[in-house]
Amino acid sequence: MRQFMDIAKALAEENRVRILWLLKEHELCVCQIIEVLGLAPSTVSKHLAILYQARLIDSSKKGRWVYYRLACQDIAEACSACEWVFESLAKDKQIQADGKQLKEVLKLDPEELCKLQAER
Amino acid sequence: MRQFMDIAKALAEENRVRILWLLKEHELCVCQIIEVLGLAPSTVSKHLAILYQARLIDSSKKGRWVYYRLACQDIAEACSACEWVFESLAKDKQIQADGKQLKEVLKLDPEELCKLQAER
DNA sequence: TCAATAATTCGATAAATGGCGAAATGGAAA
DNA sequence: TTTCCATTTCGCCATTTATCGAATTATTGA
Repeated sequence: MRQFMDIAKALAEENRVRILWLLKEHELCVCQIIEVLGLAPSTVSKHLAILYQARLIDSSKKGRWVYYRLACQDIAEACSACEWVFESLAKDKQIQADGKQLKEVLKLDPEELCKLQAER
Repeated sequence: MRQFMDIAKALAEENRVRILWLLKEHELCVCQIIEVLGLAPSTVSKHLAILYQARLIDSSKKGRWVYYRLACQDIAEACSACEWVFESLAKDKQIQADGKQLKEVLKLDPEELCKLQAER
């Protein structure tokens, strides 16, 4: 029950669900997720920590950047949860808009992106 | 997204997930659910309202009693959500204990059960 | 009609949650 | 080593949420 409730609570927030979708096809670093969601870095970091503790996502540090990805490959519970989410929101407007914006974000190096973000 | 988030939030509370399980096999009145969960009537009523607004359950009034049941038959979103929940928690201790207690509760008429509850 | 009662709504309260900015952390580059 | 900087942690605030008991609603049975 504990494991399930951690996942259910993690999914009970729109921005976290959007993050899962962003990670569906690509491993992403935090600054890329920040760019799409438009939230403060500390906020995004907190959401990522919650998804991580629920074992829905995994991370690895590469230099100064931390990359996140779905934990579907390794964790059965994450797999069935993501299946439900992805199946339920495949046609959602917000999710589609996020997908488009992600495409733009992916055209830049994380390096460049971070510089842009620093200027604001 | 709205519909999905309503469902996800509804599932993000253990007592509400337990209620869904109780309704898996049986239509139940509020006093029966109260008996298994051990919460105040007003609390259970609120949980039921949240599940109802998420369109996970449906209700019908029969005399003084209100009966609740899963909305799986009618609502596709409820169906896939319940599938996920039921698949994920099939072997859960709490859920199994609830099942046993429900069996006991079902031996009494709701009428009798309500009288017992009134004495406390 | 009136009393009883199953369930809901209301009002209050304590705890959890989501958000931000500032400070801390830890790896890279100078 | 020192500085830079992507990310995280911390501290705070506003909002939401779970819970209860009291009051209300709606239906039955006297």
